[in-house]
Amino acid sequence: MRAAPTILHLDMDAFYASVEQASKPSLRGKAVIVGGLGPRGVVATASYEARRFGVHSAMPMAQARRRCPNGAYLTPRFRVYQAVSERVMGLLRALSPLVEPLSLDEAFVDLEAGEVAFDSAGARAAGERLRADIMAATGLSGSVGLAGSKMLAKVASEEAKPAGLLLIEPGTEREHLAPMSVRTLPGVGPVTGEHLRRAGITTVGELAEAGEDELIRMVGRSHGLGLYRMALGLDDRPVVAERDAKSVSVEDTFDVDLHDRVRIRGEVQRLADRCVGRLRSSGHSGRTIVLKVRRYDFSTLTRSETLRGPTDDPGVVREAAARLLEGVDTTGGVRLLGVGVTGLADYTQEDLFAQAEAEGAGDAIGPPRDPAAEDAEPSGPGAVDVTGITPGVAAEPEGAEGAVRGMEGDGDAVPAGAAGVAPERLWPAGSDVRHAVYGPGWVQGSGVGRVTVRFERPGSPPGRVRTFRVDDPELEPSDPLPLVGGGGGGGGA
DNA sequence: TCTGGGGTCCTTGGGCGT
DNA sequence: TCTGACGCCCAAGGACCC
Repeated sequence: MRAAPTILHLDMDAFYASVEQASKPSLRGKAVIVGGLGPRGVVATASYEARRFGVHSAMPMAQARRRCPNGAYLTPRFRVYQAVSERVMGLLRALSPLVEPLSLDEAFVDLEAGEVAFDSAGARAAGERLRADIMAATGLSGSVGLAGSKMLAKVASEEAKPAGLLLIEPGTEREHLAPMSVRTLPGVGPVTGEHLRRAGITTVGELAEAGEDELIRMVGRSHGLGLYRMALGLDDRPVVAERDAKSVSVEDTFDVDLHDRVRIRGEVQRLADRCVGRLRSSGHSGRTIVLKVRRYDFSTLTRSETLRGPTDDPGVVREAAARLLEGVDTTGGVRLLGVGVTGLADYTQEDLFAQAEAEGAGDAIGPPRDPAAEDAEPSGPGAVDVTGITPGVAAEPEGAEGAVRGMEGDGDAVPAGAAGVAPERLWPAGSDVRHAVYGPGWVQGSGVGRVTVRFERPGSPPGRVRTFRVDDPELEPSDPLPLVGGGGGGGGA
């Protein structure tokens, strides 16, 4: 805990949904929900307009649709969010060398290390400037929390939402926190929250009064100590710029439970390959292979195997995953499969041998890993793919016009992702397209052989909607456009 | 009503070498 | 040779976060 509130926490407001509203003028001021659109999808982000209907993150998509039937439902476009995020992180790094990203839309900044603020006035000025710079560069709003520790800066930005700034003066931490719900504290989720509630503890003040020993007794030593310190406003964790990844994993939830053992084996192999693709592109190898299985009843089990040395060989990971699967009973069906690798190392065992040999020959430098070859393979059913093109997710007509409905049908829409159907072009809701005549636009919905496109761009007024056949040769997927001006506001990645 | 994907960290319990 | 304490590694599960 430091004497001046010079730790800044930035939290972009409803990030994915805000990016979509900035990209698509017709959605501004409307309820926008971004997430998986498949039958088992959940909400990733809801715009503030959608939140008024009770829609929130992690809510099953089906429930969101019931609460907000007229919202715009879009699949995530991670490449765009990534590009916008990089722009924002660049602004943070201009403030200080000590920037700790927590996710695409959140980060801590140590303002003192950047010598931009040493007291409350300086910190507040830096925070306001940052918010203005982010708005100018991306057209998006972020909320800023300032305090003498990471935990309090995060609490402050949460309180400042949306589009605000809050500074907690050192010395006022305990009184500030006391009336707040224990759920405000990072690390207190539904389970711990309920645990504490049953013990009569609902506020941070009550947590502090309970005392260290009592909390340790209730939730265990590590967690109890941490909770007590947080309740007192104590947190001396530094802002850490570089964090090494500890594991890499991929998983798919299937639209329908898998029963066929052969199919399950095949999916595990596919996941193993994708996982290795990720592992390699991050420049890592790993020693422990983990198989994750979520069964029909949502019970989840993991099986792991530790190898003699680290590997990034797809064959080795595939075989290990297959061995682990053999020990798992899948009768009844599985809804999710995952493959992960932990115990990461920078080099494989083979590299070490190669390095030893090279050193013997007078070359002391180990071979660099090839950072290329991110998994280009399409994701499985229900998976969200970074390209935004999501096989297996049926995009459907959305929005007020419902332009697709009422047209003569081509029979029922083919169930997306069904095995053995002729490859039909898929138009995920929200994805970017370009028409030879009408220019750039985005998919508002598709189905019954038709795709509805709204032609507008970030700087334009709300555009018009037109409907085409899904196989219209003049219509094709395209790269996203920059959010602000022509200059790299975030598109184009 | 039905629960994503990618992570981190902690706890518990067993095996094993010293 | 047997036994207990200790520390470490590994496996599995669970809570939590965005």
